[in-house]
Amino acid sequence: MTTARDIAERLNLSVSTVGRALADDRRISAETKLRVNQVAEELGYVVNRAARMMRGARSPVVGLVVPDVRNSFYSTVAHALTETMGVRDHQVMLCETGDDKRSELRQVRDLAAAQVSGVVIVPTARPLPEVARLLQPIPHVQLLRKVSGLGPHWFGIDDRRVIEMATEHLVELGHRRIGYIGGTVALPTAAARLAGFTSAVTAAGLPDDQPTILGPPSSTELGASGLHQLMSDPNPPTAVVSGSVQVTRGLLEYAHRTTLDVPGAVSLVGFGDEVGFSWWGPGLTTISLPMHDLATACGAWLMHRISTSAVSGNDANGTSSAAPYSSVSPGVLIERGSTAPPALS
Amino acid sequence: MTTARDIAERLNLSVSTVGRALADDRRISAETKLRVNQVAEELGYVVNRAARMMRGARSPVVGLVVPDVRNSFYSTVAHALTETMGVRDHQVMLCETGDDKRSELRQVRDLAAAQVSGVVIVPTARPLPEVARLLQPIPHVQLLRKVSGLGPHWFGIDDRRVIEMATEHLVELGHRRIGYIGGTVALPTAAARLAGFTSAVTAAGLPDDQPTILGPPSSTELGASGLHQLMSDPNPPTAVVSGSVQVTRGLLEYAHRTTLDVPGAVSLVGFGDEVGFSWWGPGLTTISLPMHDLATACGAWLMHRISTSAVSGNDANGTSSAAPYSSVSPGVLIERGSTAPPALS
DNA sequence: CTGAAAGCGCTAACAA
DNA sequence: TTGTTAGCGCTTTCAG
Repeated sequence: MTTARDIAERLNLSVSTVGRALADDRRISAETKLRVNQVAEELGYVVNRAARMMRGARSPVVGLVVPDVRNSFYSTVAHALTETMGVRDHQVMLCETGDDKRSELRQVRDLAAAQVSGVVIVPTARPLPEVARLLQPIPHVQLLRKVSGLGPHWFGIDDRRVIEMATEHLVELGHRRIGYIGGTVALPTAAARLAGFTSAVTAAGLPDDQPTILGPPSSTELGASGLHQLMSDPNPPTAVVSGSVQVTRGLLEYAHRTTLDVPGAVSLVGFGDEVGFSWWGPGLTTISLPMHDLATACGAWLMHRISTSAVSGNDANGTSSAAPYSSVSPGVLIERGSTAPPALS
Repeated sequence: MTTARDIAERLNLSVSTVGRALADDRRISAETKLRVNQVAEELGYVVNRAARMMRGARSPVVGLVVPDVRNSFYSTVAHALTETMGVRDHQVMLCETGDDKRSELRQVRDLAAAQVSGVVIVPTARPLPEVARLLQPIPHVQLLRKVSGLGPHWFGIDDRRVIEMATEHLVELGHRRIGYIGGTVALPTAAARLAGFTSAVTAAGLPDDQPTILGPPSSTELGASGLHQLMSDPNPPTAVVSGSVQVTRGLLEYAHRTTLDVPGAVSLVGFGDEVGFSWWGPGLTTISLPMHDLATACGAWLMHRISTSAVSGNDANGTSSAAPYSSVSPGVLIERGSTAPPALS
């Protein structure tokens, strides 16, 4: 690797002159700048970021911590974030937790060691305390999921309202027995979604023994087995609401495989609007979420926070902070063919 | 940020002792190690990677350069790579080019500045020469696409064979007029796929005026407009082969929107096996590709190369290299309902 | 078993 | 306009 020193020696200059020329410092003559840049080009000089950081420069990288980037929610987020960071000359370090808290700790520790200047994290249900300690001095924001202990900043969707909308839609169609399949309440988002379901059921004056099936949120297995279980019930629901993308996928696979009559035998409302949901069977009625915009806003906010916190420093009690900020994005119900009034019994 | 010096002062030790204790050097007494680790824990010490790199340590990060991580091929790759790197305590820097060569240069430059120890790249059709110069001293592999100038190492699929298989399948069903929609030949992969199509057509003794439509490879638009164009032809094909995932998506959307009779009016063979392809209409006959395995193998090879190149250094002519390595993975044809013998005319 | 000192590449304060 | 010097945090000789 060629260094500034190499350039300096080639031109009989001092390293600092070279450094300044490269930084386009006004004190350096135009001619010197030209020669320096020429030689730099010629030798293929690239600044050493590590050295620059040793001098106190902020790292131009932010960490993105997600459960699994294959999940299209998170790949959309990854895209939007790299995009947002790119225009600000920043890079994104991609970290996957697999929803495992030990792995999450490893990732965050590595990000801390890399001195990243910010972190966007979709946390596990209950992050280890050390994660909070590591993150504390780094500007960070939670995305989608929000757990206590990881700082007050959060960008997410209105989980509760979104499932409420889905359920209300079914109620309006005349359904009185509605199933819900979603994640266990360990995750705050899953809890909010279930609450939305319950709330809509109660508001509609329906019996409160509506069948709900909760399980590991990010497995398509739950969707398939859940739907199977619901439909095998002596008193099966006439409609089912899905509480996660993966569950929705499982639902669709199962219904397709068993050639379940949708919406004849049962109406289905999905979660998220993935490619293919529109062409599934009669078209899937589903909740569409503005993931790209959400992540973009989140990235922009983080960048803003990074630049301001660099100037103003930390507050009185020593913890770097800012006014707690949360942003809640709404979802939209897309009506397609998978929902209809219940069959007459 | 607490440094090793902070720990040293707290314990009235020298920085070097602390450093050694942290590195579990055998010359340090067990008791000192214990005390050091205790204080380190207490102060939340995290090593400064920049400082370590200044001392010559290799960076534990590899760059991944892809056109767009929302494309499920690439998100699968991103996942497999972070996974592979994770077990070796490495991290992945995610870079998107949007298939733009200027952006590609920016990304690679940033990776070089970060002193990443390796790069996996899905290059643009014709990378700028400087990209090659920057990459030259860094162990790197091309993935999927292979262009000349970026080093001889490549992990990809047998693009030619894969489309050949798709076409042969249609020939066997009795089709004699087959359309192909794929990327322009600027991309070597796209050229190979088209060659596979032509080769199968020729081998089957079909007329060589089979309709082919080429365009920007990563737009669903091409799939939709291409299929429309083919079906509007006075002499339309009885089957269509798709040459990319995005084209396939476009095909499916168009066929669904226009309620095209598949396979009655036309048989369809897709590219890639995305979620949802199985439940599209009668089920999509398609080429399934082992992206996860491919990326895993690619990552493992790169790691191996990184560790060996660190030891053996560069070869005689100063360019770091290794025996040119390429790995070609095969695809598998998944037969579902979207292909059938042509209707009798 | 532990300490002192040098140096990685860069930038910024201080000199000239 | 350019040069000299110091120092960021760590590892690694070389001395005790």
